[in-house]
Amino acid sequence: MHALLEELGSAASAALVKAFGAEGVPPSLVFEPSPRADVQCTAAMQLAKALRKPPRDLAAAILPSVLAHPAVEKAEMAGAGFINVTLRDAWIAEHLDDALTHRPVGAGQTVVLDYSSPNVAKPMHIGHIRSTILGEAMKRVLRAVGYTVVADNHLGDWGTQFGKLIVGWRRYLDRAAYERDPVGELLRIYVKYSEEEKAQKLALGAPVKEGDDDDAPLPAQAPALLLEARAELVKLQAGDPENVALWKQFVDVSMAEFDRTYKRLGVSFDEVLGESFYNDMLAATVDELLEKGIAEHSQGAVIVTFTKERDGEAMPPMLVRKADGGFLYGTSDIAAMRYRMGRWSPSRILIVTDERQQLHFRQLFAVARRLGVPARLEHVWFGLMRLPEGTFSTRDGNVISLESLLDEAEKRAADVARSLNADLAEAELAEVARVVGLGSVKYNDLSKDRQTLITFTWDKALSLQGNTAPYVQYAYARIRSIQRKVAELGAVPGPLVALEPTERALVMTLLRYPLAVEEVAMSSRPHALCDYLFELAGAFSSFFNDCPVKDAEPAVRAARLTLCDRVATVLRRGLDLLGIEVVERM
RNA sequence: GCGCCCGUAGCUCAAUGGAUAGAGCAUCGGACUUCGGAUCCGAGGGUUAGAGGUUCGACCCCUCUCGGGCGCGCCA
Repeated sequence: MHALLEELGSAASAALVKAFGAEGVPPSLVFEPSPRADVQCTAAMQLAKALRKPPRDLAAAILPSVLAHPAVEKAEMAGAGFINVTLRDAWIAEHLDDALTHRPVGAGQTVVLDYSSPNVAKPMHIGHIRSTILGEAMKRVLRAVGYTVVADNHLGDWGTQFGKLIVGWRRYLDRAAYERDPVGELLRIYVKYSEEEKAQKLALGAPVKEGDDDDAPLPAQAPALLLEARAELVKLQAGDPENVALWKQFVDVSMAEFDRTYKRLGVSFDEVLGESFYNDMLAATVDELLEKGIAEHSQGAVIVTFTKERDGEAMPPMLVRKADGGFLYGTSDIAAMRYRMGRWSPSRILIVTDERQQLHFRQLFAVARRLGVPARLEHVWFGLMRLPEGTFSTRDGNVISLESLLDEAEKRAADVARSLNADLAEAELAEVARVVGLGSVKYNDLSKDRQTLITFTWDKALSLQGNTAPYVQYAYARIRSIQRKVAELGAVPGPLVALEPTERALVMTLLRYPLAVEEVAMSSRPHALCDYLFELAGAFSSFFNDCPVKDAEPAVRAARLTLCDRVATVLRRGLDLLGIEVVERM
């Protein structure tokens, strides 16, 4: 399909050049699939002004070059200058396998993909799932189109929370609870610490603001607990053996739990380079920024300022070194960028985080431009997930754990599967529940534009009807069922023959698969692939309704078997790119 | 106060400069003595928050207003 679109585009361009001269004519005009026609071109209207010709005259000049293409059955002008192209059935049939081939648009290029990035000592909750699921889908899609992808889990394994955690550990630890559920106990002592600190603040008469802001400038009367936490943090940063050992333990038990979750989700990374990995590069990073005149001293700290003239937009300053000499996450992000450029020379760096960090990354990327970083830098941000009653707060403990979400999803999928298919044995039913439940949770996140703000409700997150993973998985299972039945008759796939309307529509939908994948790779919007797969599954369901396979005459049956095979392959591969599995029966 | 993002059918969402704004859910009505009904076909439902502007053409780009979310130097 790509090749055809390009051939039509350059032929059309040549025709315009021949008729009206080369001035203002791009080397290839855009042809694309359209609901109105197999392929449509709107270039005549776009070029009318530049060529100072009526758009319909341009379209008329283009038409013969389109008609001359052997794939084209019919091409006609419509409306203001649209060109609608109908393709020959024979061409469509011959190019069926194009649906299975991606253009290697990323070949020879590397992408660093930073996603998931949970914070150590906190369990993953449903707010973490989007970064993880989106990132994993992007990894798979980028690889499918030829990129070398470095999947990097930029773990939140450093920062002021460790001072608090160490204080909490010393004061509140329940050793037995820790043995049973290390991360759960770490969360408990962190919450406990926060409550105590808050109580002390109130006792001092200090205002207590909402949110994670208690590292703001110390009030004159700081809570004793906070002073203690800061002291522990300083010791940790100075390499105090005891605190370092504790910190390392926190990281290890957290990572063990993250790994269990990742395994369950089918997510994997090439690197786990947390913030702490960059610690010993921070001083040099700031020095370099100062030397190059990018950063400057201000009120004892080191900051980078941004102006509209130099950076394209005015932004608040970015702090890279505190007055006390400490560094911030922005510093380590700059260091991480330098490290990634040096180690992998990527052409793109994608960072998947929630929307709250937009300003931070615009600042970071502005710094990168001043440093001369040549890669395309993309903040792949997504809308915050929230509960109907408001945002999550780990500290307040009003979270729904990722594990409980997945458990509930499997349970609901099992209930449905049991009621609809009594033939499934317990073991197979459990597998169906796992695949369908997990798929529905992932698809729920992936199928919406990532910038959409999601208000979590169980029924929405775990819906099994409509535009959901099970709908697509069900289409796949039905094809497999047909294939099993027809195989018993000894029938084998054969060449496509005359196409019924729903068959033709199905093939045309199949041919768009590589375009959909490429779009996701370039725009970092996986929901486009969900939309495509939903459409393909729908096109198959219509075909299934209209066109019998098993009872068709042999040549037709063979052709339809081929169609079934290609649809099953695309559904399975497409879902796999989203990190979603299929089952043979459900 | 300044900035970013969002606002599309009753609800959840598509459409990222192309024609008459599309799906799912819900509602109503059909299909099939089922190659798997987790299906298919159809109907109703829209001033794309509002007002201006740019364009041959605007949900999409620009300006303003309203509403919601988020952020804004010593947390991450």
